[in-house]
Amino acid sequence: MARRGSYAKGIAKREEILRTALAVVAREGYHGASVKELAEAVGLSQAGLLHYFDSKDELFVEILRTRDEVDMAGHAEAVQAADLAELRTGYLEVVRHNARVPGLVELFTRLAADSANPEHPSRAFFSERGADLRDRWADTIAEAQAAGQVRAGIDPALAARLLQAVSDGAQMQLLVEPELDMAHLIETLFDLMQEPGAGPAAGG
Amino acid sequence: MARRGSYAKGIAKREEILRTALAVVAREGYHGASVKELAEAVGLSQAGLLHYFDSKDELFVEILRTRDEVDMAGHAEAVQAADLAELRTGYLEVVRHNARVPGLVELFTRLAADSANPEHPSRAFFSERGADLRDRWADTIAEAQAAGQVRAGIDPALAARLLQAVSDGAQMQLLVEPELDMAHLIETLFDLMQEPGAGPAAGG
DNA sequence: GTCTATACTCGGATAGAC
DNA sequence: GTCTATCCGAGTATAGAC
Repeated sequence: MARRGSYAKGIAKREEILRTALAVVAREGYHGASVKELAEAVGLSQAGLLHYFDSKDELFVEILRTRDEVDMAGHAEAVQAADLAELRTGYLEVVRHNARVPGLVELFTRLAADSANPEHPSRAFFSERGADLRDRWADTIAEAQAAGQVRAGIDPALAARLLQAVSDGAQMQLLVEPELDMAHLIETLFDLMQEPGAGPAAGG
Repeated sequence: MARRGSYAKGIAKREEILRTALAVVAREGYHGASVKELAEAVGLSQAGLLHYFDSKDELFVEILRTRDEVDMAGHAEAVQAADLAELRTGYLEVVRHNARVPGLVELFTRLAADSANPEHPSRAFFSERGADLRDRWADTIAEAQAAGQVRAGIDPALAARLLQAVSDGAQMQLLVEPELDMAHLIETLFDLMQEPGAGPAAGG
């Protein structure tokens, strides 16, 4: 329910709930946050909140989806860029921002674990999100490669996957080492992928 | 209890439990496996099994630790190698093996999420394991660099971190895409790090 | 060391009134 | 749409017998 957006009121409320819940998880972190906790923050009862979602699991996946939407609203270049430099700059901005919100990093990781179960609502989310991200990145990388900015030997699709893997993996390390400079790590990967001599890679 | 290894019997039994539990998670997967489930597989009651561990959480962390021990028993070169080629070959073997055991990949990811909580027993595990792995890799990479096999511009410690990040991140993708060729992805990273012209990198 | 039994907690789901 | 109330299941932890 609320899924096939009955009335505008319902939709708006759902959005409001998600924004608030997102802020709560961002601020307080997520160590097994309960629906009830979030409900209180929103000013609803547990049952009242769940009226807008099919289940707890769906709720949390939607929170993560909302994070993506918020991020992308401000940084479309992080995923759809005109050239490699723009992708690099835009994406690193998003990374720097997200690295400062450990609660959401934890939520991301936990739901990723849940996505191992094909029945879990996070499965579809991660599956689609991952493919979408990689496709867009691969496009930009392919163009950059044609323009001689990316090493010739590397498959753009694989490069995109690598970028995703480094991002996700760095987030895991971040859980244990909050001071880790995640953006720097990702920059290193960009440097490695760039054609030696072109762009900030140079070094050597 | 059982922690400060009272009698040999206790230790041996604990080991036996862990081996069996490891096999069960590997085979059946891990969607919220309960202590009771594992207990049955071991031929103990839930209370009987828990006699050997402080808590459920500790039990699962120990299962993961056992996996590492088993892996390393057969593939010490995956982490402590004489040169880059040996590291590459040895580590890829471990990766190929682990990629075929989704249940353990899920357990790994779930406990990684738990490690966001400093009180959780997985925190110490991931913290130490990560640092240890990176240190050893960095050593090998530094030597390889001195021998001209690794790109000069890259910091060995950072390269090691990158390898860890790609590994962990690829595992996350594996949860959703079991057919993903994780080893190939990691090989791509090795290729990127190697000095162009030296070793299997060449291409381009 | 191991079992049986139980106690207790947590939290998500649902029914039904308003 | 929202609340109150309740239910119910899961699952860990523990007490105490053998």
